[in-house]
Amino acid sequence: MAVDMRSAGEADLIRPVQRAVPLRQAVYESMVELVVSGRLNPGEHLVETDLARQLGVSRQPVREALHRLQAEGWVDLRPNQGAFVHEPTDNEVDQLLDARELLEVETARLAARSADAQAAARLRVICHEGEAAVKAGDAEGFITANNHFHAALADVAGNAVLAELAAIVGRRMRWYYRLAAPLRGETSCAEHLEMIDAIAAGDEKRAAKAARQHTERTRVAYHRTVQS
Amino acid sequence: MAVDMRSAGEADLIRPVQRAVPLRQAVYESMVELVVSGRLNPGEHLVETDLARQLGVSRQPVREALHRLQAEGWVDLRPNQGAFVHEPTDNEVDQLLDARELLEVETARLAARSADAQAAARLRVICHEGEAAVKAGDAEGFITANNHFHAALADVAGNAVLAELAAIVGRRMRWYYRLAAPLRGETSCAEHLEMIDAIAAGDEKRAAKAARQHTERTRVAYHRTVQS
DNA sequence: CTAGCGTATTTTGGATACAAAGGGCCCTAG
DNA sequence: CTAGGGCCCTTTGTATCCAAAATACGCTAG
Repeated sequence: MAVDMRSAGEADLIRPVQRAVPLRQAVYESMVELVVSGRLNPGEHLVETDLARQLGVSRQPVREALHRLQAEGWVDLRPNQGAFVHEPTDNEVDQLLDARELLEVETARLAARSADAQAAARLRVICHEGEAAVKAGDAEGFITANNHFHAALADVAGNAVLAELAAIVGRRMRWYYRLAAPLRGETSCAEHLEMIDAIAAGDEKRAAKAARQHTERTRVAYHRTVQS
Repeated sequence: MAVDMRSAGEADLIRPVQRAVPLRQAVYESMVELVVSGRLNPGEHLVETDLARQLGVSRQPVREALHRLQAEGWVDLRPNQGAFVHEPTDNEVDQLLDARELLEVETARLAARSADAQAAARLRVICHEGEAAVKAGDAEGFITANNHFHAALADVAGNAVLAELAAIVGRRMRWYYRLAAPLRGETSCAEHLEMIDAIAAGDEKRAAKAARQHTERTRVAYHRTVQS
């Protein structure tokens, strides 16, 4: 959370202090942070009034943020009962990974089809940002870069719908990423680079295979993590 | 739209007239209807105040409905400018069909894997409902049954994430369905039955092939429709 | 002592009121 | 006549307020 939004609108500089994002956006981000960081426990009942007071805003933006959070699977909204932090299950992460594999393999294939040196270069840059975050021990930064990479990949593939579906899955994965990802940041980046090489070469089969392997290894890493 | 929501809470029977759904749900459904039916034109600017007045509710439920509509791709929400009815493109329908094919084929495969006579029977019932709607010339009923079928299929497959992604794609497809679906209701049902048979037999390959064909024929039908 | 009902409190759902940002229009100056 | 600037109006974003629903607790009767 960190930011106290009450001060966001107050002028301490000459220029008219434009608050770039709407409040509900800030609230949304804060709440994702709260959930992902584990400060809100799964199953916990989120009371709008309390959240509003804690964040220093009215209930209105909180409500809108909660609706968005529901749409993205962070919370479950029960009519007349309010929001409950979503309780992730082992089953769910496997299903997410299945979906991710399906989307990712296809995306990689499409990306390879429209092979483009410039696009590959862009992907490499993002990939290296992830590596840098790993080296700096910045887990959150790595996850961000990771999502960036997958989004950029979808962009290269040129299918906005696939990109969006991948983004939905990706957002939900964040929850689990926090468990497994930090452990394999470096290998993950290496796998991304292999995908990029295949795509740059326009080799659909190799790209698909690399994507499949990448997802599969993520799955293995996750299961190893939760076991221990 | 048809329903005037103001009267929804009034008692005309002895039992306490429970309004089953929240207002925002009703507003959401009305607005989907308005968009799909073409009474709201693509690109049109939706003013919250006007919608609220026309539907006989306050701005609050309208706002929440608009947010949900955005999440589902019906409208585009520009900050500080409000909602605009999404403008569909030919490209987009192809991307949707690509995504649908990907999801549907995998779903059919999974469903076949967990073959189950009871599940197949359930699917057949839904399928026949669709046929009945076609025979009655009820286009909207067919589309509903159609979505029902795909949802049930995803349910049989046992992957809730895939089911949800398929539902997202399905909702967006509704827009285009209205153009193409009525023309091929009967053949569509026949294709569904072929999928069901394959699934009941536990034949993954045949189920996948049937799903692929089904999507492909939908695509052809759509393109034929928009050309003319 | 237990089960069932009724009430009271809590919390959400919806409405209204207010502030701020954006866009369009008119007016003026070059 | 055209380009630039400023004002006004429209529309969204946020806050507060009221009503309705759900749950939890306590009381009473069997």
